[in-house]
Amino acid sequence: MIATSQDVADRAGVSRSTVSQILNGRGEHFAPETQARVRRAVAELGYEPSAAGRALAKGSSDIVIALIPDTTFGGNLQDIYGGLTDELSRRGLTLVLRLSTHTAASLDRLVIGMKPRAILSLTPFSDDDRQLLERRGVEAIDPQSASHPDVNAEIGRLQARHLIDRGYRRLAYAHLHDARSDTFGGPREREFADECRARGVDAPQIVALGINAEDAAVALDQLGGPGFAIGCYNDDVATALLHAASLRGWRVPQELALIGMDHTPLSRLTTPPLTTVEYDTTLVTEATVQSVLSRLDKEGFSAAHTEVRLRVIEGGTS
Amino acid sequence: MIATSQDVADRAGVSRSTVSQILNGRGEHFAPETQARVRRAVAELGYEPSAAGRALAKGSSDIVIALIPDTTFGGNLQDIYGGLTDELSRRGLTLVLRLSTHTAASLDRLVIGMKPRAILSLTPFSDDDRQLLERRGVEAIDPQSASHPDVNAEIGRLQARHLIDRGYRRLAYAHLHDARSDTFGGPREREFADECRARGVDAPQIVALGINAEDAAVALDQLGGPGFAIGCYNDDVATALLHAASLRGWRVPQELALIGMDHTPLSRLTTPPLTTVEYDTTLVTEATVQSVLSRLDKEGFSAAHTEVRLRVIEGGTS
DNA sequence: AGAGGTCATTGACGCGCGTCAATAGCCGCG
DNA sequence: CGCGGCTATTGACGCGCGTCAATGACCTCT
Repeated sequence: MIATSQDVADRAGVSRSTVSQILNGRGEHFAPETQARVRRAVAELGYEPSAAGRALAKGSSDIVIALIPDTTFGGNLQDIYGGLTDELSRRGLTLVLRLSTHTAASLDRLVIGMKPRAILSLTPFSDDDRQLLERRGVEAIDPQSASHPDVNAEIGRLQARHLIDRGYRRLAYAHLHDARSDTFGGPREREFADECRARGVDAPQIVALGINAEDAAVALDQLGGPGFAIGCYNDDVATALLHAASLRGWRVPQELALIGMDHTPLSRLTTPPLTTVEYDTTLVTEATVQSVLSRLDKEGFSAAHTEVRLRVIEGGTS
Repeated sequence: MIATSQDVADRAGVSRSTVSQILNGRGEHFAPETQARVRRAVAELGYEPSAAGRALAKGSSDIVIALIPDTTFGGNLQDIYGGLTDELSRRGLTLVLRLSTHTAASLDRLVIGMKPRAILSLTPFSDDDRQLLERRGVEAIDPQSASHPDVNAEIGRLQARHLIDRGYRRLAYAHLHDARSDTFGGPREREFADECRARGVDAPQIVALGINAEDAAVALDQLGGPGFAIGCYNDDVATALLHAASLRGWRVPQELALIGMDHTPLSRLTTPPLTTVEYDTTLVTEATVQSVLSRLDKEGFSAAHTEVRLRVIEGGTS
């Protein structure tokens, strides 16, 4: 019912070992005609090696696990992982997504069980996790260890730069209140603040809110009055603040400027549409693929240092 | 470095076979003290069986793959899969997410490679896929085969019922334009229309739009003028239509009524806030877990017929 | 005391595959 | 004719585990 390498061998009239070697790169030692016969048999039988068998023999599978943070997974993130799935599959790796479960124990179970080739996370691993993964012999790939620069840092920096260039001097940064969803808040805020410092602007005030009218109102209260320009964790945060400002009668952008992040479709439908930051997901995908491959193939991939291209989308909120 | 069942056996002073049986339910035949020794050794070594070995020996792994449709994956869907991950892991199954890749071939590769115990989809499998999966001996679980009723049918019905109860008589249904994202559009529209028929209301007009101002404007044009009540595929669609209506000066809900779906945080921040439909994701999770277990454990789980609870959230658009 | 019977435990096998060391065939050179 | 040196191919082993027939120990009943 389901073809094994033995079936392929029989059909091609060679030994199973021959099949295995030809399919695993050791093919150069074999007569061209033999290779052809084997490949033909593979095609005819629709043979696909069993991951279990491979994993057992090699000690690790061809599976790459991406840990999905508890952030809203949609839009851009989904595009990135979609691209990653395709690209890695083109290289014989199977990308699989796993919603992160917060407990180190279950991470351990997952890793031991599936023996993934690598484990991918968009947020830095804790020291515990990193240690755990190393002990299990799994490549742990996170933004810090990746060869490409951290996108999130760039985002915070760009938001601040834009606002300052526009002439705003009283800045603030707005996190998502729920720390689990504010996955990238740390680095973004840090670089946002750093850019302020570099440009001689007062350190930003920091607020945090959930995506609802009450939280947004409270956040505005904390600022103490109009006159701020706020870098927002994402477009949803910006939308909430925009809503609250509108209820309060603050004029946007004159009395409250906002810059979001993500360029979601809905960010075009607010009044006024949001000023926000867009990024090219294909580049992030590429960069991540590079990171993964360079860590797996010992031969040190060229790590083409793909740059992540960010772009400010001018809206009416800045 | 990484404990195997042999290590456990050595430490407990028994044979590997004993360990294997005790850990796999055949434990009743063993002396209580032996069981205790084995379990202690397992704990001390942090032993976790290798999925590869298991899969090889048993012919299928403990992995359940959920195919993620190309819809926006966030909010509710994410909650559902998060719950599913936890619940299944409690039952010894590892849920893993896979962005759907549209090509039957790659599905095949995935299935042959990982030998999943079951494969889960929120959208019905095509006949080809179903046939493929059956041939590979994988349980294919989709809404049609699930033991619980189809949520999407209920959603369409509820939207129509709400609008009709409110006195609206000229109804329309608004799909997402991109068929890939309009994953559940089919059943929802069907039941929406069916409810109209049952209530003696004219069949709804059908439109489709992307989440942007232009598409929404075109959709309004297609309706031919104000006076409609629209059941929307989701809150984003409703938001787009609300935006377009507002630009056009149509009064909501007097001249255009809307009911969305999902009860997203952003749906509370439109002006007026959307009337929408909320559902209890924990119930969906439960129902799905039941479906999965009843298909895997031959012993026909009681299939507790958990009902999916939907609730209309009154906003200002109906 | 021996036959029969339980209960606790083990040994051996195979799942599908990757990896060498080992073999067989061949040619050229001395 | 024999030997070394190729190249093409194969055999045997082990990865970690589940399964089941088989073993051994012990007890009861005749």
